[in-house]
Amino acid sequence: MARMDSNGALTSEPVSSRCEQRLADCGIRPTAQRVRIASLLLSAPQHLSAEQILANLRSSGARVSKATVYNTLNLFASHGLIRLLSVDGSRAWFDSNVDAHYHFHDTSSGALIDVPVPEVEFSRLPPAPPGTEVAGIDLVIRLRKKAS
Amino acid sequence: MARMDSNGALTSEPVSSRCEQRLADCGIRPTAQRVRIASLLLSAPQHLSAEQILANLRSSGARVSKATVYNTLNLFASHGLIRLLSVDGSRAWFDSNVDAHYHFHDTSSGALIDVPVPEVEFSRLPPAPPGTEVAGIDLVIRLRKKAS
DNA sequence: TTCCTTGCAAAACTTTTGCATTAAA
DNA sequence: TTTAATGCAAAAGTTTTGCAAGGAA
Repeated sequence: MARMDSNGALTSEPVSSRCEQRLADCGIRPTAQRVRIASLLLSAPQHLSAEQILANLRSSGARVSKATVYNTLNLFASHGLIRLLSVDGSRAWFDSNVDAHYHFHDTSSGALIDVPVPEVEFSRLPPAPPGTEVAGIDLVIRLRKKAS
Repeated sequence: MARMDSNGALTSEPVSSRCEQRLADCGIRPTAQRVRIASLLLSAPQHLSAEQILANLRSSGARVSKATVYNTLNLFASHGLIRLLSVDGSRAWFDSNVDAHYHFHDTSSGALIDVPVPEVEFSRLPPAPPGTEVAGIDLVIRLRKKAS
């Protein structure tokens, strides 16, 4: 089961309609650009930069502007569809996995690797300061090439 | 015991000479600008942005350029005198505390608060991937205003 | 003299914004 | 038709760089 979507790309129906559904569930109007960005990013657990997403969409023939990519990613992040990571200062990374998890960051290659929750256990955490509560825990285990 | 330093500012000798010593220990030539930046940043455990450091130095009468502030902060960081933090994507924060510790990040005020090592205990951590070793652990506990 | 550091301005980069145009309901 | 989304270019903000001038050894 396949058909032409509104941009002329051959798409398998389940993927894009699953994305449209997720957008609709968030009250986000599923425009062509948004569905394409969602289909790309949400197809697997991954970390992409805005520039990577823009390049990928354009190389597959889509007509998208940089502003729309940024607007869309911020929109998705504010609705909890994706997660914005600040792991190095250079740029933002958008994580399609919004379930709780942590990261390895290889400082020599720049690679980001997921660390599932069960692989980390906290036996002690400090209480949140008065008037605040914990909104989330960002754990980045920085890696370097082994010396030995 | 006080004297005029090379920029005409009244400085207590122990502070600047302690900084000069720390720079010398790292093989960093203790120029006037570097000593001023070190004196400001290393006087207490704190988190400052490049712009804050530039503004502070200039308001106290120092002649420093933005480029020198950035060059100096990167130099200090590469020698382990300070630590560069990527906590929100907006800008870099320079932490004068290079001992192992973690952070609270209040997402409403932007405040950054130190969390001492003993307040966090890991009962389980994943092994570093083959060929790599752990260079450090960045833990940021994100805070929001308490709802109740 | 020789090498390193600084200041200034410009460049490089990432991200946001204003506004006219286009698409969606 | 009415509202919202898009594209483009320009703006904004942070950080880096090139190069001439200044300072230390």
